[in-house]
Amino acid sequence: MTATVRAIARAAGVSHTTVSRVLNRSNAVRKSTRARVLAEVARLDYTPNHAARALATRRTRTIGSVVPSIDSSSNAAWLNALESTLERHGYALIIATAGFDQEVEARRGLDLIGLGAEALVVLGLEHDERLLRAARSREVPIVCNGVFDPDFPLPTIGGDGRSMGAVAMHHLLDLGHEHIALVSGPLGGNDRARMRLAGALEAHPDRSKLPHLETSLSVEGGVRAVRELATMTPRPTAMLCVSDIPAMGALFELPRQGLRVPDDLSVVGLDDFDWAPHIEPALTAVHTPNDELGRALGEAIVRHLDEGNPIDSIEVKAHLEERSSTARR
Amino acid sequence: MTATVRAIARAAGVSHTTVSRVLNRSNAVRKSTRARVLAEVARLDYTPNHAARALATRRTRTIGSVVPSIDSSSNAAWLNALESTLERHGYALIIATAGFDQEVEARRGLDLIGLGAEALVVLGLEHDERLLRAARSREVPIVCNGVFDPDFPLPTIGGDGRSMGAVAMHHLLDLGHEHIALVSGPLGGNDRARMRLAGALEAHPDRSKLPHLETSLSVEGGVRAVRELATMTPRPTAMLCVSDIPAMGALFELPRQGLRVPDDLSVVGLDDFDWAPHIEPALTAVHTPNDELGRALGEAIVRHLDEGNPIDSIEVKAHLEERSSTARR
DNA sequence: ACCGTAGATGTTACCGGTACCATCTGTCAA
DNA sequence: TTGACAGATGGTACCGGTAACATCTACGGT
Repeated sequence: MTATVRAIARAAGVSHTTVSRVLNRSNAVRKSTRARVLAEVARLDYTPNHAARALATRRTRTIGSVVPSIDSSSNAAWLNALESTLERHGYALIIATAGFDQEVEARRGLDLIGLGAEALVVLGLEHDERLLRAARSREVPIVCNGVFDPDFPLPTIGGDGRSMGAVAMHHLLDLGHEHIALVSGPLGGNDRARMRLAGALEAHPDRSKLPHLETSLSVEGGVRAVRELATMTPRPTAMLCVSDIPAMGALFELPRQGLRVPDDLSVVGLDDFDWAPHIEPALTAVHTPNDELGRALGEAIVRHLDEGNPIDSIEVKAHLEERSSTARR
Repeated sequence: MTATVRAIARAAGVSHTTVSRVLNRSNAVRKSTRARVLAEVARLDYTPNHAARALATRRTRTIGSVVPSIDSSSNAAWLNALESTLERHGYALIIATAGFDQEVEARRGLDLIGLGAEALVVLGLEHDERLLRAARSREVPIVCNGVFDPDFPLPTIGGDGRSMGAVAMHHLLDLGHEHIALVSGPLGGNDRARMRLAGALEAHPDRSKLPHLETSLSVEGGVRAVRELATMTPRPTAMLCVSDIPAMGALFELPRQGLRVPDDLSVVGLDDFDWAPHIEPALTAVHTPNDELGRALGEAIVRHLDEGNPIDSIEVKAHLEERSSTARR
């Protein structure tokens, strides 16, 4: 049996309301009374019952997030920053995973709303209508993370995938490359990957020179992509990886296929994970500041819930980190 | 205003108790009544209020976990598996981060208990006494993840760090290495790293031949460790990295220092992340099955909460994956 | 001395579920 | 026909907080 406000009240010889006042820093309590109450709180090892408080205040101070998987460098990074930002403001984060299945995402999002999430963070722009409706009717704001589109009906926070893809492509074009292989993970259910890819495609004057290798979003996927690429004629002179992860695999596998980077083939990635400057050769990549993203996300949500500020779309600028994996053709 | 059981009841012309019965699958409800209630539930878009239910049942169906950071390959992997396992059984996961500060860990753990966590997952064996006391008095089980010690007073689930370190060391000894650099991240607040290191140390007959390089737990840390190692005389003939992460940096930096792997220097890692078989040269590593670990963890907790089974310590066996980064001296 | 008022504290109701017990109805055996 | 009993449903209290309002006290101004 854990202590309750009423138990504390009895022990301190006051009413349970006074205990509640003390705990909520209301200043309308005499100093001596407050001290007596706090002493009992400590002695009885009291912790407020969150459920009861949530029921009474209609506030859970809980934020929900549905992601395909926690186990992916980019998600883990911003989730981490999001969690610590929220924590600083007294909010907790509940994470649910849904793979790349929109149907599952909707179910898990509804679960989170049922759990009392006061805001929902999801990835990308495409979401099940049922989830959107439920959130709207309950006035639970939904924030789309990892994308930027100020015209979208929901707030979006992130880098604009299209322009990221375009920046990478322009870099390769500037270096004189024409025939460029685009490498991505599975596009189904992943509109962010599709947007990055589209941005790259649109930036090139001739799409017929852009073979697309759809592989798995893993290091091994990059390895497989290179094996496929090695058989192509004419062989592309550059690879644009829509995520850094397969780019890592590519950098490992290219020399094994007798292809030197960047002499025979340039490689550019999107994300710029921490290993990118250290790998051999150092990977040229479009940097996404995931930490900053998680922080901005958390702060926008907190400002909305605590101060009523609307959540505006925020563009987190991505920029090219030019390193040694790309060279003039 | 969202719908409540009483609103449904009024609409369906029954008592709120009957609605509750329908929602909880109690079969003591006439078919026609149940149908009428369910129709109203759907029409009014009803979702149970989790806080109210938690208050009444004294069950939150929520599990808490305190980790140093979500953003680390190994944590993200088991957290991911843990979340999906819990979800399958109708439990939610709340993650809190605490860096490597035991004091912060305790505070965050207490927060989670206050939030109603029915069980707590923490990393390693060393924890603040206040947290342990609070959990004990509230009968919230604590599971120590990433370690195995059947004699420890709390259940532990994971690979035995000492034996992992020992396995890696024996492998190097078997290959004829004597002078071996041990590379780790910061040991403060990280008893798991200390155990792995201790296991390696104990397995070697002569500790004076085991210089210890304490660097940061990052790819860059591995790079720095190699730069330091390159200046040592006599130069070690092998590196044992207590985590794969700095091992990655080491494999990148060694050739830049003119050291060939494994000809001039063997490298072995602990963790065996997904890129290990693909990096050049493929990394010999002691494999920790993080997915399996998260699953086992989740299932043990669920079995305890749902069926009252005690949570026993589980050893998740680690084994050596011998690849190309190690060779006979 | 009296009143108004601010400050401190108490009383009661309510948030939205579930649990327990009471009540009502219909069926079947005696 | 009556009573026992099971099945269906309703009424009320309770979980542990907070909110709104009521009450009591002390003090300052006139």
